[in-house]
Amino acid sequence: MRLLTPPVGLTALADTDLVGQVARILTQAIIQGQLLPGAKVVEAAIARELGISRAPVREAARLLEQQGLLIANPRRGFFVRKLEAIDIDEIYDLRICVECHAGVLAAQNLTPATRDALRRQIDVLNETADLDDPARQVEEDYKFHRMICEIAGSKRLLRLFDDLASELRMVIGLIGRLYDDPRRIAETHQAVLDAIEQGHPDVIVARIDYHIGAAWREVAKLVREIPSSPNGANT
Amino acid sequence: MRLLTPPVGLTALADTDLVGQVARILTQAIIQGQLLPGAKVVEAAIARELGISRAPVREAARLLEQQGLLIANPRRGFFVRKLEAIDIDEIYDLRICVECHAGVLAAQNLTPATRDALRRQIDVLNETADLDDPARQVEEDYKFHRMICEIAGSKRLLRLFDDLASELRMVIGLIGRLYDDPRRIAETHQAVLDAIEQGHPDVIVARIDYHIGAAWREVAKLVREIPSSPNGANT
DNA sequence: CAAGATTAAACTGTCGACAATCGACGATTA
DNA sequence: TAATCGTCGATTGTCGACAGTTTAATCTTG
Repeated sequence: MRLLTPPVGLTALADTDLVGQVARILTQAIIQGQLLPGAKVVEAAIARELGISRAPVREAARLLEQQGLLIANPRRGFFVRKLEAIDIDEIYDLRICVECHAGVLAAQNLTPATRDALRRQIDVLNETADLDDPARQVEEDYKFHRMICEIAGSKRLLRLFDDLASELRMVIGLIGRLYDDPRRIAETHQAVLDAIEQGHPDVIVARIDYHIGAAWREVAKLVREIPSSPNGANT
Repeated sequence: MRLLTPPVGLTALADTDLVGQVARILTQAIIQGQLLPGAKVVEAAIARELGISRAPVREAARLLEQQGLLIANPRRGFFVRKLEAIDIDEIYDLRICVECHAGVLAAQNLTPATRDALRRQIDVLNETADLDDPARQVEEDYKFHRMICEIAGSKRLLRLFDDLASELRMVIGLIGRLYDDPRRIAETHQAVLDAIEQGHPDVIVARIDYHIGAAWREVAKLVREIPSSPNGANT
């Protein structure tokens, strides 16, 4: 083993992974609303803008397709997925199913270190609740939920969460404002953490179910106010 | 609306999807054991064999990568995923979580038609139980579980099931023989269907949990007998 | 003879090119 | 006038090629 090229603190920047980079860039563009739902993703345009050829762009698009952010329309190109009300319902329904399970697993695996990490994240949530910064609030909320899935210890479960979260952020970003009172969100988070620390599966499931269910109802209400047209339409 | 150009009976024919075809072929090759876990997937070789260029092969490989059947090793190519014991555990754990939920949803959506379809599938399972054809048995078992997810009515849930099933079939095919007595499998299937028809969520969850859990323990035992080396290794 | 250095072959990542196809717009016709 | 048909530009699907890297095979050397 060579000690040169120290592996320590290696800021993962495999600059050799063009496809991954493009995928990340496209994902960000979609989540942040630069690529609106229904918009056509012109390969040549993306490639030109990034100063690369179309091949890596196409491969990245395939990744996002499998991930549900894009839909491939043969001979017509890739389009940014349009989320209908039914999609929101599906995503939240699965989220509840998966995150409840993650909560139970996390309780089993909980260590002092991971417990403290969760507590700290709740503190952060409480602090950001006073900031009137919806984007930040959503971000920290997302982190808390993700931590639970991380602690659960299943790679597949975590990836599933990430996929669902990506899809959700499309609409959350679109809604723009927060979907509930920041303080109340923080409170239900605390309830979830308490349940995990106590370790009773039924209570954990009930709390997470309630917490996510509340968000579901809010988002569903807001989304239904926005009209929607079938997928694959132009611009 | 015009009555001319009747849209009736038009059989859509979008077989122009080369990438999708390649993805299916590769998936089959992996499931059927022509591509063994750990094997290197040489783009040029696949392309030559299929009489096409490398571009569609690469895009198909990206799909399978996101799906978990292949892993991409930058600058070194794609390899068939090697499933460790921990992977089996993760998959079955998620399966239980997801399929229990699917069962509850299916019970809510159950119609006479879908109920009969499930019953017929159980009949098929009973028939194939006497045939001593493990591959067929696994296939019909898979169909039964998939039907429940279909009836549940969530596209994402169904896709998740398909992804997990693809991964599992890699090992099932590898094990070769069936992991339990066909008759007993058929019996627990009947128990699951009964519960769904009755509609009590708790009972449904308990039965599905038990049914899949039994398979889990069997497969886990068999898999742990097979040694395994880390991913990305040669051949 | 074994371990390291060197060279050759094979493979990946990326690119530019070309034919096939799609969508839009305008011409044609009843 | 309204619907259909044909044309044209834009875009996708696929290909072959080339540079850089990895893998293997061969050679060197203590």
